[in-house]
Amino acid sequence: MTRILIADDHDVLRTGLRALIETRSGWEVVAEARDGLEALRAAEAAQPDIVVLDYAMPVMNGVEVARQLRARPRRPEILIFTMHDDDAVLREAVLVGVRGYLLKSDAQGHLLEALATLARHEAYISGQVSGTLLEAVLKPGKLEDSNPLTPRERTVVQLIAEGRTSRQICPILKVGIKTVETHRASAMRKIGAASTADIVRYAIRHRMVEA
Amino acid sequence: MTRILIADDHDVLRTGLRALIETRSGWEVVAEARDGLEALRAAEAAQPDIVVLDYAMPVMNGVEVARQLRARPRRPEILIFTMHDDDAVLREAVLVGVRGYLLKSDAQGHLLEALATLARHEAYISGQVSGTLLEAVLKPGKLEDSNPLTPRERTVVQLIAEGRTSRQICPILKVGIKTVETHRASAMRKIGAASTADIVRYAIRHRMVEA
DNA sequence: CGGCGCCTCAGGGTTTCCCTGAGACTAGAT
DNA sequence: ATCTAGTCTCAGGGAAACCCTGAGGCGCCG
Repeated sequence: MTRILIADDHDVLRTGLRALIETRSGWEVVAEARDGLEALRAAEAAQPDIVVLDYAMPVMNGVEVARQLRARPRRPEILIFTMHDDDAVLREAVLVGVRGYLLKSDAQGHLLEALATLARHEAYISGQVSGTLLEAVLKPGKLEDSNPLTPRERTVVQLIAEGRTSRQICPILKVGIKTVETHRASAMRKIGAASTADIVRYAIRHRMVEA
Repeated sequence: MTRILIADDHDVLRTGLRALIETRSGWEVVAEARDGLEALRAAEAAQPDIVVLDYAMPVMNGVEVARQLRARPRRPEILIFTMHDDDAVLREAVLVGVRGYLLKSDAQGHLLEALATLARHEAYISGQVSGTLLEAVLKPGKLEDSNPLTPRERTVVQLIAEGRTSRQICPILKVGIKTVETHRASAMRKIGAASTADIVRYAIRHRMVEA
């Protein structure tokens, strides 16, 4: 039996996950937790093989729990289970040794696959995560930098998020419009943005501008 | 049998809700939807008595769906099902005639109670909501809908804020790209937006999407 | 019935996007 | 001292998006 711990603050979601997992034999949900601290204690008591951690939990977020679990003698595999396709969270998670990353929107289809992969101690990353980011995250050892943008790129991103076009930005920075466009494009590549709207949401999430 | 429609973009959560509801006899989940537009179509086809709407759905948020359902001949009771205790959302919901408001953290304990209350056509509001707002909201005053956009414009704005271009939006709404561009332009004029970024910030401020 | 608002779409000029490539400058490593 | 890596700067150019104007159809309401 593969022993699983589920940590999520929403009862209904835990119920759904448990139901999904227990459709297969060989899998057993041995404990549940509704916040980060509970998850740590439950992991201590139940010694699960795999821990499914919601990212946005009260008290302690999923990645923080993962960080603490890392130090334990019998370290379980960890699946971070999150609402948003957020590169910063994925980055952070990979940095603390998490091998599983699943979007909630992807759960029904791929949870069992993810768990099976983790049971073999292989990495599972949700398919909907932007490919460029994944490459950037899985390949280079340059992960310490949680903010992937250069200073200039950050400035441009912020100006874009404030509602300015490249043509309006270039006189502010006293550079050519092509320069602004390059910074914009490379920033988009790094943060996995495919549109101006993605840039704006990124900037708001990172408190570079207010909504 | 009381017929229920569940709309939420997370499969696992729908599974959990369905499992919870079907523990009781007399309740039947007749349809599911994973975004706002699907919810509208499913409501048309399945004619449910109660519609459970996640607030933060793609394409069209829960309150927006409620607004459109209001105009239907056989209008179902609506339960808005949301993550956050947000006065603005509740206010908006009540304004469009929603009588049920349940926090996700409260679901396991009170979902059935909420559904039963709605089945009697009475209002159910989750416990943690501030009383003053409730009062202000439950007695019909001059709480006006301050949102100047038409339903179609709101949908387009949300889709834009989710990162989609006009070309990607038009097949979703099954209209020509010129139509989408017109809605986009008139929405921008109404809300005073001069760029895509302004649209996105507007959408986030009005909780049409999350950052 | 006659407006009025909403949804739908076309034409078309302008702008922006976004990819590729490339030179210069700095800093750190070999 | 040379090399490497990263950043900032900019150009060209095709594709796409933007945004304005105009306009027909539909439902609703006075």
